[in-house]
Amino acid sequence: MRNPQTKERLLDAAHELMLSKGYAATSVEDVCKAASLTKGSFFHYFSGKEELGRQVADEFYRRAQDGFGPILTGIRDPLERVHTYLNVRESLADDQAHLRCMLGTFVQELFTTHPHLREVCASHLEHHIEWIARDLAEAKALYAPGADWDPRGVSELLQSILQGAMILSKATQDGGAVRRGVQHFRTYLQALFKNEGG
Amino acid sequence: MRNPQTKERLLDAAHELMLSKGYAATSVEDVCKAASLTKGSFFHYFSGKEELGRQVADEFYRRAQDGFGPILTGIRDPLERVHTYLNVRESLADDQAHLRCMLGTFVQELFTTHPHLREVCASHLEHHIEWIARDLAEAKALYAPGADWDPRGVSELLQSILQGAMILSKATQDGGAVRRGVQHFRTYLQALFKNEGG
DNA sequence: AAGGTCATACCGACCGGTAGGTATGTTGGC
DNA sequence: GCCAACATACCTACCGGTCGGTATGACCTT
Repeated sequence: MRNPQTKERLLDAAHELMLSKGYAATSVEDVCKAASLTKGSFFHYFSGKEELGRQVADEFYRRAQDGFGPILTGIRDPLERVHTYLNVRESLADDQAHLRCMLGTFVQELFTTHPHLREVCASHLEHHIEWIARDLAEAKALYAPGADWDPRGVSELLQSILQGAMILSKATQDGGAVRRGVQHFRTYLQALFKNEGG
Repeated sequence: MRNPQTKERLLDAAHELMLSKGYAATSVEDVCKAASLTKGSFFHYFSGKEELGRQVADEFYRRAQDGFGPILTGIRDPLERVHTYLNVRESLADDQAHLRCMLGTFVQELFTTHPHLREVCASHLEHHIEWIARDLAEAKALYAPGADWDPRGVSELLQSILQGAMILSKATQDGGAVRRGVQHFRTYLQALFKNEGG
């Protein structure tokens, strides 16, 4: 490769554009222009726009995991890991760019027209839910073994809240909904761990 | 008007198509074809695609209110109204068409590219949140006057859950997330009304 | 009541722009 | 000299929107 960063520049540009404008509204020429390249170069690295979308979704998920992973792995207590995750999500609510989820956006926009992309995003979302669910399961085994709630269901609820709150945040153009959503979830968690009955 | 239903046929077709495919992926020719009309006719009734989008959003909200309103107005107890709302949302989770919200979809897809549509949808969402918030406020005054939670915040949480769960439902192509989300919210509500401290 | 007039409802060909994608280079390193 | 890494020009399809036209019914006139 003459320039090993070329493809990454394209991916970066696409990542940013698609996160803010969505998939359909982002043209490959926009991407090329933002990366200071031309279409010839683009189609050298990507077979087409859909392929780009797939890699952008993958990249988004990779970055998310790379962002959260290191912060949480150092923490011994599973419940504290969950709360740290919540704190991070809450603090990220100040940043416009972090009020958007590529996976949710793609699913919303493309679940009918691009079934393959839907599947990719669904798989990443599921992985993320499972990931938090493991900590919740551990925490439950430790602190509320008798309770009758399902860790995976609670993790799913958290993602629902986050996804929905990001939509509301897009609508009102401030991150308040996300912060309040996280706060409510914290309260709910407290209740789940307080009384064994769930 | 020679045929008083012409415009409604266009609106109906657009409503259905945009709910399933989104705004960008729905062309006005698609709409015309679905309504068995031609573009000439379309542009006789609508100044353009964005205008159509606005009216579709309005229509969606109107239908939603027309759907929920009559069911709830007959109920005296405010907390029972909220629970009935939850029951309806839960039962609607079986129907594919009701697992989608035009407002959330539009906001997600168009908040950058079509600020005006974003504003319209944001306003409708806000109205809906306010609407449930009033019942929650009444219920709180009745059953948990000392609690320190904010009815509007709880109503917002509910919409976050619903919006987010609809995204997850689109991803997994079944309504389970919505049902489970509603169930969790019910449990949370119970906690909010049980102990005064919130 | 017959005939003329006019606005409204609707049609369908067409236009300009843009999108995704291709074909054909050109350049530079191993 | 060959192949990867880019650039340029172009093709085709489609999309939003326009425009000239037609048909139909209401209303007016005599």
